[in-house]
Amino acid sequence: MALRYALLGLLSKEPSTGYELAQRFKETMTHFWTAHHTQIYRELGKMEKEELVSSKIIHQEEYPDKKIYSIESKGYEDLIQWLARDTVGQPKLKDEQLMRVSLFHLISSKEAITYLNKTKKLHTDGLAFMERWKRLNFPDEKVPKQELGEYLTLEYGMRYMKNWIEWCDWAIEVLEKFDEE
Amino acid sequence: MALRYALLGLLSKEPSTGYELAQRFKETMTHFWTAHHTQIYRELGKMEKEELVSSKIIHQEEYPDKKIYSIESKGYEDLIQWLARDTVGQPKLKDEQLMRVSLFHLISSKEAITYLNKTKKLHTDGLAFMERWKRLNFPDEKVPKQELGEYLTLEYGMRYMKNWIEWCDWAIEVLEKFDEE
DNA sequence: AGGGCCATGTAAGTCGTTACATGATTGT
DNA sequence: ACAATCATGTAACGACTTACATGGCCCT
Repeated sequence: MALRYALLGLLSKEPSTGYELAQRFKETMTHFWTAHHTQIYRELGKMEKEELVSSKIIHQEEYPDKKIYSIESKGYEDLIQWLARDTVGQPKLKDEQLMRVSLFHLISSKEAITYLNKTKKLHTDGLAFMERWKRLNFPDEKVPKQELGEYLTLEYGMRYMKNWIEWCDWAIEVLEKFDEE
Repeated sequence: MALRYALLGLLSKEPSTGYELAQRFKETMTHFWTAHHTQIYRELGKMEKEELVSSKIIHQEEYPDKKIYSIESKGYEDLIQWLARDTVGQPKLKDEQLMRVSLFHLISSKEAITYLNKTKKLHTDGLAFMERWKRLNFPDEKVPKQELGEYLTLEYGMRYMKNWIEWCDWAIEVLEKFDEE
């Protein structure tokens, strides 16, 4: 159900097409969620049937037609209710890279270090992307209420990446020492 | 496919029943993965059909019968192959708590702070659990090769939790300042 | 008396991924 | 020439969750 509320949350700021939502998703939510465009279109269709959102088709000459979705009062109420219901459960992680790390007893330290360096690079890239985004969107650290959530989660994302990178350095050191013995 | 390799990884250390695997999973992998017992039983069944694992039924008088699974050579080969294939992709997060944080523009700062304190508690509990586990399993920081992956991922888990807690404190401060204006 | 541990699973439903399909325009 | 952007979707499959089912033992 989280995807549904992510979409309603985005639509609470402004009406968008499915395509635009997929983009906004990528820009503002990669720090804590991912979704394919196929999933987004499906969920929008379902929500329209349930009358949480409505759509209008816009004719375009040069480009394909587009379908702009808007949030309806019922959708807004659902969203607020979901936020209020405190079903805050234990944090659940899913990290395939760490899955591989947990199997390091099966490979050599050298291979393990190579692997860690690769994932470190990916997290460094991720951090760079977020820092660029922050410079563009919050240059003077001034945050309007509308963007409060984005500001807070973006900071989380950056800390998450830094934490990974630091852990990687630590793990590589451990492996190097391990090899000496 | 990751669950499959998690199970093969656990079985590479010692044969276990589905029930035991679910427990070992909870103890040693909560830091980066979760799985329900129903999922584990199903995956074991599939792997048995594909001859990656084999099982033996043990009769018990007082307790229900149990089915002990062991890894087969084909399963071991698959596991090593998966580890070697470097399909290391961009890190993908899914965090429902942050999903709610991203919607903070819809509620009051007071409600937001209450929410953050609740999730902070959960992460503090998580950290305490991991620290206890570390004291029990790695009391003198001595790590046999067999437990290398567990040691590295456990450290990651603890850093992850600390990072969350620190971010929470930061976010609460931001919200308090936000309210004053 | 009620909950937790032991131990295994089925069934139904939702969520997520991958492959396929269409087709014009703009940039390298 | 080729890839990317705009724009929308269907179909099939795989992963994950939730509810249900069984049944005895042990502890408080």
